[in-house]
Amino acid sequence: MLPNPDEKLDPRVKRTRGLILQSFENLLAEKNFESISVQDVTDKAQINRATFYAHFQDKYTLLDYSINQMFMQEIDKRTLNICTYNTDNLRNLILVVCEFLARLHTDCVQPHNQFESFVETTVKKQVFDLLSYWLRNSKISTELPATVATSAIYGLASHYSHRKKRPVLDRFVDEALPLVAINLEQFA
Amino acid sequence: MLPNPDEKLDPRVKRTRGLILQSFENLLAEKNFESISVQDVTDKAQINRATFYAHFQDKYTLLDYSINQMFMQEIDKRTLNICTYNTDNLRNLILVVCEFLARLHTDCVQPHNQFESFVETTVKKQVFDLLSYWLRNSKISTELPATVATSAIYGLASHYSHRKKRPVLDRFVDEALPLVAINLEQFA
DNA sequence: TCGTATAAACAACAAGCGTTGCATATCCTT
DNA sequence: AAGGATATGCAACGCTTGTTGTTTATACGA
Repeated sequence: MLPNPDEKLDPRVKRTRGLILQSFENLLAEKNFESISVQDVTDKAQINRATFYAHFQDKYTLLDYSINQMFMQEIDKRTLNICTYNTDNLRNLILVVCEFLARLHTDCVQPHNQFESFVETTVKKQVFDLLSYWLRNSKISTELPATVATSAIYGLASHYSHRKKRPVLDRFVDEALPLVAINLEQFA
Repeated sequence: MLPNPDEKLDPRVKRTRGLILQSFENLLAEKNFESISVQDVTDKAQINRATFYAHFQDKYTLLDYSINQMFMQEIDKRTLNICTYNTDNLRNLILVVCEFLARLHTDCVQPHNQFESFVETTVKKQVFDLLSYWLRNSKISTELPATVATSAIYGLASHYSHRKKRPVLDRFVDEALPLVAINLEQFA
């Protein structure tokens, strides 16, 4: 829906979207997503409320966009988007998702129902696309294995990020990896 | 939060909640969850809007409660809640979740973002609790396997229910089962 | 540099939300 | 059957939402 932010865009648009994003992410550190109103966002961004609606359908679309951006950055940072399937890459992927969710839980105030649900949908979409890309040359169908692996990765990462006392991440991923990898070994 | 509806309750409460539930479920067959307002629900239920808020925090809480009720019924119907872990029961569980989501997609108009997210959270909670119950006597930790299995089951069922042309359910479950069972075999 | 296109600001709108205080109806207990 | 307790009806509140029409400011091509 929203194009790559680096594209050539009217500088006014770029500025406004930047302000909205920044304002929103700052607000997430202060209060529940549920209790953030569009008014809050536009106040802090110092733009008019009507202008917000010229860029995003509602605050859920904004959350979606924001999460997508943040998660994609993490994927890019580890160049996971330009490789193929092997156990090491899978391990790194699990690690990224765990770290990402853990950071959300640390940085954002009370990630509650709606917030978590939206994050889940968004992140799983990206993980699934990535896995499908990794397995793109397989002779056999990757649909179900990729589906299961995606769900498992997210489920494990979510579980990890909700722990009161989180174990060392590397240790946790060692435990988690085989549970995910077992259905993908045929593609290694 | 809300107690068992069969409990001894003030008949007025029972009646009101029944009317709300029924009105809501009828509305879901007519329009998007997103576009159903509390007003809509109370109009059709013929109760006052303020009364609604005496029973549910908001329409999301109502959805949550409704889904919980419906799904629990399916579980009860197949007496999956009074058994232990084996492959047959697991197969039935997968089947129930697939059927349940497929029915939601058939009966409800346009199950969109918010709706789906809420269903996911609610159903996964119940599946996880059920699996944990099945594995309750295990010597080793069931946390991660149950987490992975729960996610996998839901992911597969969601995948199934989104297919344009759904394959025969039994056939699909045959394909899906081993992907879930493999991490639970140690408990059989 | 001028003119047009387009974004942003502003103001107002109907609608929904969640809450309140109070009156009325229904309940349960004794 | 009478009492107090509690659920519901009703009306109004301040607030947020998403939208619209108009004006002002900024960008960009000719």
